[in-house]
Amino acid sequence: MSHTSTPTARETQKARTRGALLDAGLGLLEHQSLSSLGLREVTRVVGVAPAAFYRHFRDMSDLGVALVEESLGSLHGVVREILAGPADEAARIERTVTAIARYVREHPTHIRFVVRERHGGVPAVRAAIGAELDRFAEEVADALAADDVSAGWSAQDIRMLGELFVDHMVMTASAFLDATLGEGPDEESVAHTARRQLLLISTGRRHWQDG
Amino acid sequence: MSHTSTPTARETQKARTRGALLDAGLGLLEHQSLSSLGLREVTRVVGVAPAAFYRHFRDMSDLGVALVEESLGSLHGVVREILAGPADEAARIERTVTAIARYVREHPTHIRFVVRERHGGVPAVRAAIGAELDRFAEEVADALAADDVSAGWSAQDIRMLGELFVDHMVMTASAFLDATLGEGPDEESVAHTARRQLLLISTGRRHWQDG
DNA sequence: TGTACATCAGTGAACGCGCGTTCACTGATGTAC
DNA sequence: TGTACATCAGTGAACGCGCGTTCACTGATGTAC
Repeated sequence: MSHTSTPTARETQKARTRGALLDAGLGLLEHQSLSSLGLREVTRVVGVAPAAFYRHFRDMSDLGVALVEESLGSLHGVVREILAGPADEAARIERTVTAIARYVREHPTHIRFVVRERHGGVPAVRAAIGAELDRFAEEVADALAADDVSAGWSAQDIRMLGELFVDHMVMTASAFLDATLGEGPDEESVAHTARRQLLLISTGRRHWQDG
Repeated sequence: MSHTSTPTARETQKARTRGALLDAGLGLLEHQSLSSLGLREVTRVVGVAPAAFYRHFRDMSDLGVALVEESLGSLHGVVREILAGPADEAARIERTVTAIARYVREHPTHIRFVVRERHGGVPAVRAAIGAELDRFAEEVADALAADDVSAGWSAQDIRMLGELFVDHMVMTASAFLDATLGEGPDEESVAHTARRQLLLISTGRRHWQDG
């Protein structure tokens, strides 16, 4: 079976075209949203006939869902990287800000897509992003549960904390992206604000029992 | 001058049509984003000829900016209401969650529009929303600066705190909206999570100096 | 290795459709005297 | 109050255009023997 061993030349070529469609789509989404992106626009950039699109995706919403997997796959790496290092508060804050900054520098189109379509007009894409970010929140919550400061916390509160961190992460990535493009404050400001906000949340966490 | 005294019948009628176009647009934006909303769609709902649109707006982006003013005008009222009451921490948290819940119940289309277009594909609209939310953050920061717990805080950190609260407010409103539509957790869960998150941030704020 | 047949990614032409924009117009409303 | 003229919100027809989708096709690649 070619599907489980070495791909045939035909399969390789098909995958290449599919990848080109995804890349073209992501590129075009830098200045518009998915619901206004046209099938012909995408095929024109790739250099294939419009009808070729249907060999790879049912419609633009289908391509969008594939882009979610690609984009959040790369962000997932960032999450794992942040959680993997030492759990020391200050180190984790620094690692978070650094990793997000690098992620935005390396994958600006990914984060742009996610932020834009997270509340966008295409239901299937919105659902896919929401589900994946939920999984991130749980992963973060699981890691935080292991910290000493989490003693005495309810599972629900730890989960809430995970959501807060994930939301903050997406927000910060979006702010870094705006900075890159000259909109809003510069990168150093964004990094500074993000660090202070994470410190504020961490401080709240440390004193939670008193609340 | 009719523009500074009683409006003429003609002006009244024009304003009525303009309002109908805005209402129709907002209604249609419940299930799509601005960049894919058509001029003819809007005029069809209102029951006027497509060309009539140009008597009121240059294009859809122009209508979008008008919708930002309308939508964030109503949210501004919520911000003022929250800041106006007693500055006591617990009371303010409760007031915040209650006011946001009511706002979403009364203006679901407003918050949906703001959340969707905040990072959407129409630059002028994105800029208008960003500028207005910045103003909210400053207003909140000014109010927080007056609290006892803000003694010793830098202006920059207070500003950061204002942004955090405004972002949290928008996020919570969006979560309430999803709850209304049966997506994600129910209203009581959203309210509970929002309260705990605000408590966490407030706790961090109370112990800031230790950080 | 060679041959005959099957597969299927990509083609290119065609289609009907709804779009945004223009234009000269109409007729109700407003204004000047 | 009445008349003559100006204004202008909304009309409706027309336009050229690019869209998504369909279809029978081609020809390179894969498979069976």
